[in-house]
Amino acid sequence: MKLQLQIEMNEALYLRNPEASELGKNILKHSVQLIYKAGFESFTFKKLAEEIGTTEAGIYRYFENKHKLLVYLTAWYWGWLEFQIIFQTNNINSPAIKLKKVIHLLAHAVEDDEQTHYINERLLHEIIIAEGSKAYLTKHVSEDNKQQFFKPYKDLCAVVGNIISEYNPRYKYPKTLASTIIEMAHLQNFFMHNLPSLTDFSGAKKEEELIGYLNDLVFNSLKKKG
Amino acid sequence: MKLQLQIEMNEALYLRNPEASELGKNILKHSVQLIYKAGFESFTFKKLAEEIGTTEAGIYRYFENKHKLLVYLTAWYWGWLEFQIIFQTNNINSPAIKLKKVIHLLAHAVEDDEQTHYINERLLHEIIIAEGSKAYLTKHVSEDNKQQFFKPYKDLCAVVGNIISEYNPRYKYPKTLASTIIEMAHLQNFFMHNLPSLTDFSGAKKEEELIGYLNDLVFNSLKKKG
DNA sequence: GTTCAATAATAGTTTTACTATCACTAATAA
DNA sequence: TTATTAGTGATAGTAAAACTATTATTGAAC
Repeated sequence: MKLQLQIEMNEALYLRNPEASELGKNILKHSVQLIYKAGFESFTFKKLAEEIGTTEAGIYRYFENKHKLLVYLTAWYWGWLEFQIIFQTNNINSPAIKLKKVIHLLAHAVEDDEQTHYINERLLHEIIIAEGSKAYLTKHVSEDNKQQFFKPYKDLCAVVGNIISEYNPRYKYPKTLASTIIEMAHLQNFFMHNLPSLTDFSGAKKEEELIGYLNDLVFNSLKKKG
Repeated sequence: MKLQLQIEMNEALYLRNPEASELGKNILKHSVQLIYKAGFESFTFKKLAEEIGTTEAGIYRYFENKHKLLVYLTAWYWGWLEFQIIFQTNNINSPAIKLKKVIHLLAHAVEDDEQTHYINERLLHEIIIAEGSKAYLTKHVSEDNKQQFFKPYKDLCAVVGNIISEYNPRYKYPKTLASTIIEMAHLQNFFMHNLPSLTDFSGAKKEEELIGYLNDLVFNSLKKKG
């Protein structure tokens, strides 16, 4: 039996479903590669079209503009990550172990899981680290939010927040702490690779140190007092 | 006596010093207003020139491109904030009180301090919240970093990190915790105004709740054990 | 009064972002 | 079978953004 993971995407994110055709899958595959290589700013539909061997207008039939494509990719990533977390914490009773698992999944380098041949999860993870926040840091966040573009991100935060509340029901900031560790897992990863003097991680096992920091942060915050 | 706060800026950030001429000061003043109003993506040198009553080429004499201008503004902001922190924690002995002061300064809405008539600090603070991370989230971070573009940010993190180490010299992640609270003070502010379901702050005193969260995070992390 | 440097005004070019049109192909439905 | 239509390809175009080059003007320094 071969399972095919399908993440259901908000239809308002695209004009034509990219997962429903070869060209569409090529757009996803090569946009991940191109954004990873050149960064989102210098990424254009023209370059993407050349890479794929189609035309600019061809891309525009799938995505309204490159920002919508970025939002699509981030939404896909959060959906994928939520699945990983739910799958890997399933049947674990201890919320402490669950939280550690979550932190590990958030901070550890992702390997391409081959589940979806047209998306390279490892590259996508790198894209989220460097470009993910640009999906919501816009003047039109509120409208985008009304259209539910960020639902996968919010769902993921809710899942993590629930584990936090499970571990310590009296903790006052479960959702904020959830978004803090999600964002910091990514941002500190960016810092340690690009602006290392901002972090305390320098050894060969940077990643493990980052996981250590996040664990320290979370479990000290959730310690029951009195 | 009237003090004029002058923040010394990295000369590689501009082509001609904007603080040394009327046109330059106008560029700073109106770019803050325009980016605040329309967001960095739709901000252009042409619109800025029209606003000021000069020409596009006039702006290009001061700044190479709009990204450099953003980096300039963020560098200015971090320099200004570092000064505020050093000034306001001066003569305080208790590192705990210093830390609380720092968190308050980071998370509390900024008022235009009139020290520099050509920069509206309140608007600039809002710009940093929504656009600040775009200054370093690029493919050319490392080169920019070599040119010391992010020195004011790193200096600020160092100042905060030192207070953290002062409070608990055995804490293993002072720099990481410093950048965490700086980034989270801004990002959670963005979330609570634009994606409120990601946070636990909903009341009329959102800002105080955010300060409460950051205090909780920091002082639980720094609690001495054993 | 001439020289030099900063600035202003004008007019470009190139690239990005996006749209419109027409032609071809393959599947599908009447 | 024919007509429809969904997807793709190719071409061409526009508007704005991003940036550059040229010449004219001012104003201060020698």
